Amino acid sequence: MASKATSIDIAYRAGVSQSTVSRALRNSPLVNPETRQRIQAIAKELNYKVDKNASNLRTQNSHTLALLICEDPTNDDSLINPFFLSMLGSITRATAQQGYDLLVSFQQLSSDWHADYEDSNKADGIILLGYGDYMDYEQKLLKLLEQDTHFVIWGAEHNNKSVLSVGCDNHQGGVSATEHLLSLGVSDIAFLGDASSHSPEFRDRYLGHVSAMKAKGIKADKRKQFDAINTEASGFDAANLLLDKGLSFDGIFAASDLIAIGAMRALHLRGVRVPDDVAIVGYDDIPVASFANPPLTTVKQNTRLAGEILVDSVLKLIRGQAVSPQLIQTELVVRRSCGESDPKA
Amino acid sequence: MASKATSIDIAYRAGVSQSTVSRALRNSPLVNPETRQRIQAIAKELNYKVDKNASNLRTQNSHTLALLICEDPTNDDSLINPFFLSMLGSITRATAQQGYDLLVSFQQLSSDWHADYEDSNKADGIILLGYGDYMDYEQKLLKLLEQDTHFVIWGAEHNNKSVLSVGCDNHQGGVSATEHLLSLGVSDIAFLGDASSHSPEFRDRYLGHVSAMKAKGIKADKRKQFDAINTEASGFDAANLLLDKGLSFDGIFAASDLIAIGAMRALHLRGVRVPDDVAIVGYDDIPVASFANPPLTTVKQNTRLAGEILVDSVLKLIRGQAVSPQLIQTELVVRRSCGESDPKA
DNA sequence: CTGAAAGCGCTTACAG
DNA sequence: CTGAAAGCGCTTACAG
Repeated sequence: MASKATSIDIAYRAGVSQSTVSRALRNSPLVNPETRQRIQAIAKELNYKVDKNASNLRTQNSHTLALLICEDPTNDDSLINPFFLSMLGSITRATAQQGYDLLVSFQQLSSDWHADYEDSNKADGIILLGYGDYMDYEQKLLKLLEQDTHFVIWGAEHNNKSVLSVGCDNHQGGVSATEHLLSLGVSDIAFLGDASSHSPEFRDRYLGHVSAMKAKGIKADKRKQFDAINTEASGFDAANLLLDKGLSFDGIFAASDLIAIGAMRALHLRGVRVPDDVAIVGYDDIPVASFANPPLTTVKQNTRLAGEILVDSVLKLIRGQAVSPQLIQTELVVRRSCGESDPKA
Repeated sequence: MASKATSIDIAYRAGVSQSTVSRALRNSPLVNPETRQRIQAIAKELNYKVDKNASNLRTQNSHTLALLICEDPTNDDSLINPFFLSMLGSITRATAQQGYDLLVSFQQLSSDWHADYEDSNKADGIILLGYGDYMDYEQKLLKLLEQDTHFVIWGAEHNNKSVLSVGCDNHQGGVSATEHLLSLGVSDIAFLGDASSHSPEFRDRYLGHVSAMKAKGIKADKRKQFDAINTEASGFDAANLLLDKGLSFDGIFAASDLIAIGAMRALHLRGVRVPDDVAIVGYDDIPVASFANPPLTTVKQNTRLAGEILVDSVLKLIRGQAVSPQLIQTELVVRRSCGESDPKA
């Protein structure tokens, strides 16, 4: 293969110095317009592209962001959390819009921490997805902080104020899900999802649920909270456990859509009808939610906006601009899993 | 922030030359084991990471692959083809396993062709997903070929033998879907999906369908093929069109799961029961398929294997090893959308 | 407006 | 086994 053209080749053909070629190609005002045009024409003809390794080495930045997604190790390998997938899409788009490239990496909790992208100058900053569990990641985050790495983390606000987070308002989301159920006369509500500090996002949703109940003078029954991680299988198991306990309930608030869908499968198998016998609300509004049977009412996280804010935040960090944690509002998407609702309610 | 440590800093502390540091860090046998250990200890202490821009510039390769996903422009922005998402996951994994990084980019058909990753030395090779429509992409592919870019394309085998493709055997998939329906006594089958040369993958599935019918002495009825692109909405529309025509049918072979799910929604709304009145088979086995109601029988594309082969193929191309187009076998996943099947059938 | 020159941080032949 | 030196292909002060 013909070896790639360099700026020197172009300089030779254009009869100018290599410095001038570099300037012309970067649209420097320091170069004669005619010369610039001639150089750019030659560059195009030779299909010349600036060598990123060389220019990045010289300028000491990469115009590249890295996205690290931590997979829940209990997930089937082929089944990545659909919510993350949707985030990935929006982050990719937002990154491209800003003229940056995106390096993507899936990590297992157990595996080596690959976050040396920035140390090795392959990326100017990092976005972390799925690193919500402080207990497990605290150490790694502190290390990043220590190294002055530019990073943003998706999720709840971090105890350590130096960690920049962007996330949806999980408490508010929990409130609106529960208020919706309550408005339909459903008040004996089970919560499916881990409510411990290991899952700060789920926990905040639970807390929102509890406070919405409290606002109506109802005390949430702790026995009706069942741990579940973000998988269909886990939701299936949790619902079965709930059923086995023989506790009464006329509504379920699932901490995620996947949990809700698993729960609906369990209910269906046990002859419990949704929404006739039990109303159910999910969380995330993943694409599957609208295809569920019945279509799932859920708390939507605006992934498009989230991606934009995440990218915008790292970029600000990189440029040394002021940044603060962002909380994105959620939106209730009403479908049929809670029965016919009065639109005026 | 303390500026990053370089190999010179390490050399200084270790009392050796920078060349020796470089050798030690790359585990060159040319370096005294004790010296190596000392150097590596210092590197670790300083949290030193080799500057990729510098080493890539020097070695002229990036140890990075680029993945270009072409989105169907008709799709909702937030709703990326779930099959591609699943591929993305497996490609990411396979890439990491080979010690490469992955640059991901979503492109619109209309947008500028960003494929200069390799030209700019940001990537050593490119994987193309969603560039199946020859009519639209032919020119771009030829350009890549002309520039000696290392790339693999997902999909049907290309007319141009120089284009390396990896794909599932769509014809065989079509055959097995139809054979399954036939084995259940369903033989009046409608096909939902574009069967033109614009969708070579769908077309091959259709051709497989036709030949399976023919093998049983049945001529596929052309009037019962309805165009649809790979979206739920398009499947919904196609099924309605089919219903409107008033043609008889007791089975549907949908060219994708999304189409099948849209079709099932249309059938449900019109009071047609699945599988009682109509049996339906989809294609892809996307995660949603098992959550559909009823769970969808479908032709599974092995995305994990596909990702591995795709990555393996570009890597071979990069290394100058022999490569040839690969065809991956599909697998029928029987669920309930075709009714109870006799496992011995 | 242009050119000569330094230097980004590595890797690797070359000489010892 | 080790060091001095060249060079990967750029960008950008510096001098004109």
